[in-house]
Amino acid sequence: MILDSSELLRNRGIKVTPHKIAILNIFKSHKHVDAYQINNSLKMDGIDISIATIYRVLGSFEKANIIDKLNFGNDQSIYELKNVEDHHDHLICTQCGLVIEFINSQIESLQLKIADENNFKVQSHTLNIYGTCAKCMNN
Amino acid sequence: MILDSSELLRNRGIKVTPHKIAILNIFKSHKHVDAYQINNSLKMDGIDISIATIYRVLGSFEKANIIDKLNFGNDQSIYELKNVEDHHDHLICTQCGLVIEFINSQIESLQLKIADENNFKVQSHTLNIYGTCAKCMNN
DNA sequence: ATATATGCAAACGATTTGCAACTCC
DNA sequence: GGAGTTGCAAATCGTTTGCATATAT
Repeated sequence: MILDSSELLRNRGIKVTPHKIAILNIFKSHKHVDAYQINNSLKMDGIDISIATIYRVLGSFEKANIIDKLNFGNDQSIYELKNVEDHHDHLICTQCGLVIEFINSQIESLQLKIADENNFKVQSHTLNIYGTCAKCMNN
Repeated sequence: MILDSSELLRNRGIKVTPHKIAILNIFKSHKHVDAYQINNSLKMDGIDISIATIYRVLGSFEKANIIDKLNFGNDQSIYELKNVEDHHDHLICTQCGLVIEFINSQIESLQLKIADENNFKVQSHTLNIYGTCAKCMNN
């Protein structure tokens, strides 16, 4: 069952506004974005939301478990929609910025085993593989 | 064979100065530190190096493959000595900041396999497992 | 002697915040 | 009507840089 954006927000106890819907909808076409990319993308649709508001909204979405904040090895935060069922990791092309998601259950269970051996209770994890994608390899 | 700090720097083509030696020596007692921790730690030893210089030196060490710059999910960079032979990953306690290093060759080879399946040439990777350490679990 | 290193203060980029005006229910 | 939202500008935090001075080889 797919929820529309306002329904999703309401379900998470977030007050619905046009700005928040616009920001949430960005993730339908952009899997991995930073705050300024959201700002620019909305501007191209004639929607101008101040960067302060974008950060505030992203913060509230993150707290409500709607999105995840990621870091791809540089100075800004990247956001992606959170999918409750799967945890995926990322291949990141350091030349063109391409991001490929992957899921690997063997790695997941090895991580749990390692954590267990260290008496460590896992909350989350991030696995980023940096390198060169096929396309950039031919340039 | 263990090199002393000045010898190591000279071997990497870095001009030796007391400041650089002091900063490099920090890593003998601190495995994972940020720039301000280095600054404070040196101050307690009566050595006052401007934060600008610390960043410049860390940058040159990183370029010379002496240290790695890491991110543990927050806004500042963490530095650790680079060990050429092993690549290790990190368990990070989100309560007390404890960092445990681990090496797992199965995960390493799974990563290579995944990259391969995506026609991706791996340069580096980071695997961070966030959670609660044994000590914090009992609090 | 010359290239490099350093400190200081100012500049920077990403993010956050105070405050007054506004909008949703 | 009142709580939550927004824009603006200023503040903040980590990090970098320009420049004049000091130091290593």
